[in-house]
Amino acid sequence: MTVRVRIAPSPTGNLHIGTARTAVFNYLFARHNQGQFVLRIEDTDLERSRPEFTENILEGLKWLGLNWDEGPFFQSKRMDLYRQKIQELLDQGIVYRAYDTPEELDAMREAQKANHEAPRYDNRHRNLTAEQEAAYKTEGRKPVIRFKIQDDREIAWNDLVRGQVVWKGRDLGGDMVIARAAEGSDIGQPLYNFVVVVDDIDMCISHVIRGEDHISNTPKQILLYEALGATVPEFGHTPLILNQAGAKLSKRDGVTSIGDFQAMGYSAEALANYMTLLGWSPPEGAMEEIFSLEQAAQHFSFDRVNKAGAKFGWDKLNWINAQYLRHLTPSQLSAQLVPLWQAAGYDVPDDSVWLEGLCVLLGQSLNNVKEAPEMARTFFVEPTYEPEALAHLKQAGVSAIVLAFEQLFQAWEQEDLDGNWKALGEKIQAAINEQISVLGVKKGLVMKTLRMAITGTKSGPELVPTIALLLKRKVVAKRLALAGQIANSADT
RNA sequence: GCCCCCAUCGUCUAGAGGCCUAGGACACAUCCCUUUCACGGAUGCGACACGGGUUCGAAUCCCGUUGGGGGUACCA
Repeated sequence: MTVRVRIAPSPTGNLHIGTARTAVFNYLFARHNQGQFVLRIEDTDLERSRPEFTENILEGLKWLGLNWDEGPFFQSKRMDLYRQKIQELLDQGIVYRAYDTPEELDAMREAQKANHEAPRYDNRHRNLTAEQEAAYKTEGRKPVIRFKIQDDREIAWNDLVRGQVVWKGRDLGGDMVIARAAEGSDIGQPLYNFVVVVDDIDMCISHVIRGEDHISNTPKQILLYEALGATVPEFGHTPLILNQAGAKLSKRDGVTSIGDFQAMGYSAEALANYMTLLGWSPPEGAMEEIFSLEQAAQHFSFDRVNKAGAKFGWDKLNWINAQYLRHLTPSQLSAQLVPLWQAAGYDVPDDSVWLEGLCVLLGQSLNNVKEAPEMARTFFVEPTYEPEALAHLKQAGVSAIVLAFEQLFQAWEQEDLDGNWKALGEKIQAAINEQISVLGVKKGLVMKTLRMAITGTKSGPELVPTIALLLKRKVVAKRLALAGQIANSADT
């Protein structure tokens, strides 16, 4: 059997992480089975659907690497098909027109509620006589189309993640509306539960994989498959992504759209990796927790998809993101960081060797690319001295250290500093060791002094490579001279 | 209210009756590495919701309780 799955987002908001995770599972399942992954935009609700959301959804899926094989198909362009199918069902007497007003339906539900009954349509218009219908029509009532659901029907399916699920017809809320109200004998706007089934049949979808929040739609849709004379596909209802309180993650929980994560500096690979881990786990021993979509696809199956919902958590996402950053080559990292540095207004030299050297240095402690501008500040901008640095520089004996290194590095900066980073680093280290014995001071004091004098701060990346990088830019002597002035100002 | 689903460390999870003194990852703590902050390494803390069965044996199977979630539209 050919596997064909689909992701069917509704463009009533930006691409949500829940939708994206459903897309991930669909994608992985399709790839694992050499099947097709179809994208369908469910924009039947004209009032709530917006083109910019469609755009956002498409962009987000592409960014995550969830490339679809067919589509996007737009339901708004397929209305004729849906109406034709409804007409067929109308002709067969499987669906019918119901003339209830919203007020009548409200009143009915209120009464049921008061009676501690489940709100449901009581099918009161299922068997209207021609006279009754005519009377409602002359009254000017606009009918909806309802699909007959027998109370005594039992609907069961073998869910890909949940196993056997059984539903009773009477718990489905009565005959279901499949098209909105419309004038006289027109067919109004077709509704979700109906169009989904028509499309999934038309697009030959073999496995319907969606969030658990759709589970109660499934029995209704199975009935529709039967009514339309189609084969019922497999269904798999994945667990939901939950917020910290354990409820379904919604827009109100802050950052939930894929574009937000992108803007926060997360990499697509890391986010996809994290989403995959929310509800699925690789077979034991198959691979570590860091993996690509392609690797996950090799091992993916619904046997290993959890039933319980998973709470979204930043800690692990941050960790995964950092892992990806650490696995980047210097040139890959450079390609990501340079634009950010330029955007921060830094004067970035056109020197790939230097830039990659900087990336190697910063990459080991970078958890998110957004940290790069601040972390790299001292390599592009003259330092401002922190109070602690000022206090340190003004200590007795510090100025001698600063002066010694100023003279030393000034000489170096006159020369060519060719050779690799390792050699330069060793040269710096040797010079530091020599000065320690010449000046007769402790190593800690020298290192601390150099860091504060050259960068103005007490913490930062490894000092020796930092000096090496800055020597290449010929700013070390200058900075030491400035620090020397600060140190001397204390003596007078 | 009614219907449905779910239940292992704080979080994500492994676990398909004996391999479980319940494994891993994140987070947290301590130590090591280190001039610093990180990174990395090591160690530690830490869970089978509860109650009944079934069985020689249950985290695993059954029932109930509790708790949580989803749904209950002329939205998707």
